[in-house]
Amino acid sequence: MTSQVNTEQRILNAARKVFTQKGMAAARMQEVAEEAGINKALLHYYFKDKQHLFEGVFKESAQRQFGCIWDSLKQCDCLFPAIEAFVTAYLDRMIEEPMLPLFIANELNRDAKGLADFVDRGKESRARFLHMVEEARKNGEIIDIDPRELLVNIMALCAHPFIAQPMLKHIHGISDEAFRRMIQKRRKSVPEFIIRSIRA
Amino acid sequence: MTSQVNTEQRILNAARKVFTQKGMAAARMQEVAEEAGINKALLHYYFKDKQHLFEGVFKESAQRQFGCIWDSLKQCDCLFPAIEAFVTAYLDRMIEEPMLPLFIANELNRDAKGLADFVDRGKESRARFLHMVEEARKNGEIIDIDPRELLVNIMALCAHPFIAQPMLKHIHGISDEAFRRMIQKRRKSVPEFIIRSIRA
DNA sequence: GTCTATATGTAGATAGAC
DNA sequence: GTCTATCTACATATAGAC
Repeated sequence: MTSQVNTEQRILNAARKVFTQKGMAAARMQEVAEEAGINKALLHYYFKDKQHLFEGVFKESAQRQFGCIWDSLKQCDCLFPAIEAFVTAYLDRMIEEPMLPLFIANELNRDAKGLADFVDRGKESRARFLHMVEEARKNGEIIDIDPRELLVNIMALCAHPFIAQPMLKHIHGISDEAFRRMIQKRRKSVPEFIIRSIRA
Repeated sequence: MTSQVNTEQRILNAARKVFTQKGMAAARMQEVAEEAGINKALLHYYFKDKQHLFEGVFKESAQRQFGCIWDSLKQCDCLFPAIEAFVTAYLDRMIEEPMLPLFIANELNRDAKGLADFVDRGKESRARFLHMVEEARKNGEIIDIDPRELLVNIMALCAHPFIAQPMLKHIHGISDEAFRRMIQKRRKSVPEFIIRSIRA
């Protein structure tokens, strides 16, 4: 009863680090324990088994993170500012946790069970966004484009640099620091890129 | 000496299927064997261990596939047709092997050793493409944009739908067949999207 | 709550017959 | 070349002392 809250949080942080780096299958409970400064047995005291630990991480990390991103749309009424807000929110979050997009893509692919909860988290915001696109199209502000396709394109431009990070670093021969600068530039350039392509 | 060539190829095909679906860590030799219609021992007869089998798949599948994509640029002298050729080649290849982008992103992230060979495969074509962008910019055909950033955007728009496939299917509630139709549409819409955003 | 020690399961790899 | 049977290693998970 002394520090169980801290310990649980330390475990979650450690597990998040190891899971996102190695993925569920390659992650080792031993490594999580070491990272958290405890031993394996204690992991099982706090989390029944690996699957439960994984779900704890997934809920805490992925769900909360992406919730904030979708929430960034709530204050926006116009489409173009909404796109800017969404992109910057996305990139700012991901720069804190660069392995998250790949991790999530992987685990959603591996096991669709946790998908429903996770995806539904931003449901209303997503619907609102699609509706804004539809309106902008009717008003003649943007060209004729499928709203869902636009959303796919936006998420692609945000997420892919993180997913392809090792390839990019090697191709362009850049360091971690240079990668961060590139992402910083994209906070401006990606919204510009998108808006140029849809503006009527 | 009877059918060893066929068997080796059957193993590679089976391994490619299992590895791309499950990823290296979660893939099971047992499952590869069953998929190939043989037993585990025979896998080790043809491929010393799991790592060697993996490298066989990676070389055959990933390297050859992406080679063709980069080669699609070779016949093009102008930027816009080059973009169209690259995007259609990319999507046409990936529709045959939808799990490949996620698989490659994963394994490059997990183990950077195989990266050098793989990435260098399209080196000249990539350099040529970047040069074409540079020229188009000087000629005032396109806006002022970092060629490498443009390339990142193009690859993002091509690869990401496949990487986020499970999420997209759930969000939009679409089937495998509808997903394929969406990709078909993107063969036209993605080049348009890109060209609209960079045309001067 | 935290530890050491151990049990259990499973996957990769080998030996050896055919 | 292909199989059956087995060995070895290791990761998850549990038992039980403190």
